[in-house]
Amino acid sequence: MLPQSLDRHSAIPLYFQIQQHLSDEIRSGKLRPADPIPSEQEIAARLQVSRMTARQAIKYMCNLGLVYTRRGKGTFVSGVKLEKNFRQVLSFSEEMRAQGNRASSRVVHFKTIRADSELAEALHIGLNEEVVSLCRVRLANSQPMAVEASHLALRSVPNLMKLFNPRSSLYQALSDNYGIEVMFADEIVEAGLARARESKLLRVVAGSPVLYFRRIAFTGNGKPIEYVKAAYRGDRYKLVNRLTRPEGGTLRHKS
Amino acid sequence: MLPQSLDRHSAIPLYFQIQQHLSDEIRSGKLRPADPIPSEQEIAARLQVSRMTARQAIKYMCNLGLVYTRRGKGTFVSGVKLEKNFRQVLSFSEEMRAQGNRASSRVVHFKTIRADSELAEALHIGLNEEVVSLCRVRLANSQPMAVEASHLALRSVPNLMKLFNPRSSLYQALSDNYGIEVMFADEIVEAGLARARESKLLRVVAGSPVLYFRRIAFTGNGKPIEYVKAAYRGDRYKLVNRLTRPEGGTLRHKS
DNA sequence: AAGTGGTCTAGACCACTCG
DNA sequence: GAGTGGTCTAGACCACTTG
Repeated sequence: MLPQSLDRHSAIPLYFQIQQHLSDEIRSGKLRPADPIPSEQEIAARLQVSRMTARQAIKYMCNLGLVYTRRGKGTFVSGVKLEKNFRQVLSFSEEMRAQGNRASSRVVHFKTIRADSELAEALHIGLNEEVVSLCRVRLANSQPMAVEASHLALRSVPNLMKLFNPRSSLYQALSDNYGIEVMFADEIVEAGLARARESKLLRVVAGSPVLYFRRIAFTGNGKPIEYVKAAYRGDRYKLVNRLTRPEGGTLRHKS
Repeated sequence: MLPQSLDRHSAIPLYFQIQQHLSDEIRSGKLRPADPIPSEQEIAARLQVSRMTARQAIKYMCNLGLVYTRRGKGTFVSGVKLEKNFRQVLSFSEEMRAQGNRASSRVVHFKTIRADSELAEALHIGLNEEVVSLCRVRLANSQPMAVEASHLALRSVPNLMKLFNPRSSLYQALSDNYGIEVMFADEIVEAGLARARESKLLRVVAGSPVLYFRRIAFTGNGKPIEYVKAAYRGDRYKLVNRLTRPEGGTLRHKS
């Protein structure tokens, strides 16, 4: 249930080693849903760490939704499959690979355009500013899944047109060439019917159901970096979301 | 920027008071996106708390996405509107109210049925077990928005048929009568075309775009309690999601 | 060099749950 | 009453960032 000992000279923090070990026990099925995990004090005593460190490991798994805690009772494995992709900022290829599909893309266009009001608002730039527009058909196992158009302010990524090979990973290029890391993204999803242009690219009949996405990706400091408009085939794509309860503070009752 | 002092005799934990104060400063606009918030040490010194307590307050806001931290630099306000509903487990009425709409419902049916294989799998019960089925049309400002059918294993909520007024809040009834609190939910969203029965209830023409939801709500211990199937009008409803980066452990570099 | 957040310690008191 | 998690303290050393 607990490791024999921790590597105190490793670059991996102690709380992370503890968390990894317990997570493995859960994923491997040795710890089953509703099973209690060792208490904070037991972890502290057995692994010779302070209780705060044991607590940090548990808090971490708690935030991941792997376990839940009950005051006075203990900490228990939550009966949830985490195999499923709860949606994170993943590139299309990362997402498909995670599901065991072979991802590929076909570039429809890669050019600079002028910002219309929608782009200007999304990217926080001025009207008519130059914007890099990359439109790709996304394929899984050679079947078209989606049409996706990424837009980035040229000002944020000067020379992207020359530095970037549109057949490679955009997020990788942002990281390598500009040190830009996408930290989170907000997206709006709507149901719609495939328009003529999309239906051709997706190889479906016009009027087929599609999921329309608009997504703004942000860097760590809250600056919008990428605006994506996409249409996903309704017959081949579904969203999987995890909804959680709003966090609330614990009240300490006065005596 | 920081409160004058904390209420040390309050039932509210110190870290929560600190977090509340800083959150208010952000929401009111006194702290603007990309502004630094006071450092952990400054909070600790000025408010006479230990650094770990200051840190806990910041960690809390960090988890909410209100701020982000940069090692060696500080903690900064993330430029994100949190007014938007990032999706939580909310009842339809809570969700509509949060958006300033008047929510109401029309009960289509409220009865017990036998579990088919889909229900049995979703609720972790046996085939043909008794299930409470509550189907409602959801209205916002008297306009139909969605058809929603909730299913609960009768075994989990004995007497629900008698205890519950289908025109009132289901989640409230679960909490009041059974002490059941929904802690999280997993949902699958797909795009589709309104079928005949749905199009009548939603007052749209058959074949209009809709968002199909299947949602399983769980109690804290990971037990599935409710299975919802719903169809939302594609022209009136959109999803807003916040996608985040997978959390990773920080590596401590060896010297 | 000074300041920041990341990790960690070894204690403490509390409220809650259960037998 | 014994065990649990929730909060809190007053220190410590470290790596990272910036001037």
